[in-house]
Amino acid sequence: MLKKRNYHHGALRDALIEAALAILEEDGLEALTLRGVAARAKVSHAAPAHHFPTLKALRTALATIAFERFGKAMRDAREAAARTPEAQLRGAGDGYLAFACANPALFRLMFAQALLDCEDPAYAEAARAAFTQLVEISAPAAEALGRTNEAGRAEILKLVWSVAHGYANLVLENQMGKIDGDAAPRTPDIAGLLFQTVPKGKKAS
Amino acid sequence: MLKKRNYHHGALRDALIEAALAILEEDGLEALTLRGVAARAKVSHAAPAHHFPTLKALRTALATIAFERFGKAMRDAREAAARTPEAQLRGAGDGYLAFACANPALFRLMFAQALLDCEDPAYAEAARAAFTQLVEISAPAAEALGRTNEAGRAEILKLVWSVAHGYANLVLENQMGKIDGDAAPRTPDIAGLLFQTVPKGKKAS
DNA sequence: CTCGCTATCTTGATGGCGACAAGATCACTT
DNA sequence: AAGTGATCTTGTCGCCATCAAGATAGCGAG
Repeated sequence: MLKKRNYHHGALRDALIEAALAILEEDGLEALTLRGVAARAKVSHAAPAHHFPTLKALRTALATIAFERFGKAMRDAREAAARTPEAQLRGAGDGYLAFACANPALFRLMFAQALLDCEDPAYAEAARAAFTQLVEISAPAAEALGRTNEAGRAEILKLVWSVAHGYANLVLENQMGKIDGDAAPRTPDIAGLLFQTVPKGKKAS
Repeated sequence: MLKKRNYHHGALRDALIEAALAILEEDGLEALTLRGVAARAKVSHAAPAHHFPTLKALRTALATIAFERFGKAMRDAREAAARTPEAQLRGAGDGYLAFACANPALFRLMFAQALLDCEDPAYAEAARAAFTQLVEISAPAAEALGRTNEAGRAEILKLVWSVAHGYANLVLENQMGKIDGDAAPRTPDIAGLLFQTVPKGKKAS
């Protein structure tokens, strides 16, 4: 309906989500509280309860949104990349890191298993959809590398996901300054390494 | 000096650490509270304050212990492995994963930058020492792969660390069931990959 | 030996939090 | 126009971190 008339905010759920996203962005994951979200949305401290019965429920809703945005970012990155296995791999890796850097709190929340209701159907579906992106990206690469059986594809998928996830996490945890200094973060070039089976590879740097 | 006589516990700091480690192991990172630790050590709720002024200080002390144990685990894994770059790499990767699986809460805490006082000298030193293990392990591998300059070593280090850290995190976050099923976790064989593919096409740079 | 000093530990606040309960208000139906 | 159920408020409880003030004990100086 309209905006607000004391009681019956009209769109409180959306307002709470918006407030929560702002808090996550400004103050990080640990600063997210139901009361803080309520205050930011100018409602009483118990108002969120009807839309999000527990803090875990709010977090799960946010993580679901995060996975949806993440999946979309990965899809965009794929479409922007050339239609070769190597370019797709590289594009996805860059997209993975870019999303994590642009949304550190959301990224951490997505995988914070202990803080979420992982059984939530919407969350599970959003996570599954994002995971599917990774499968679709790594499968052609595995194929091109001669890993044509299921185990081979799984191994490449594990490798690609581990590199992207690990580097993103290490960057967010301020660990990569030990190696990169203050240079811009750049995912290790696993794509180049994998496809560097031809002589005279000049991929090392 | 002895055990306890109401006042003046005698070794409260150690007792608190021990209680905290038990809580971490039993109930995870989110369940760690100063009051809970105090209760477990049978002292009043404010007793820890003199040894750990804030919760962050307690966490930092625990993370320091974690890094020390982690560094030792990596050192042991290296010594148990053959003296070839490839075996050292594989041993370290397995050690990394094994520690994370055996001490999930401690592992998370080690890198939970927002929960720690990263400026703490003991913590910084323990983290540095563990990091040095990684450097020493990946450097010979980089050398053997023809990456003889600083940038090449850094790239291999980044890659190795990212794979180990990413896979460990994904396992702890219950994500790897999507690929591995309920099989035992096994770090992607980055060592095998590096030493198989690259020699095929000469040395890169 | 005893006095007092200081580190250590206790009790007792304060304010913020999640969660629950009961009541107030409003939108929508009929 | 009245009722009904969803939505929001106020009030409360227990747990938490942190701070303040007081009690106790180990220990050295006189």
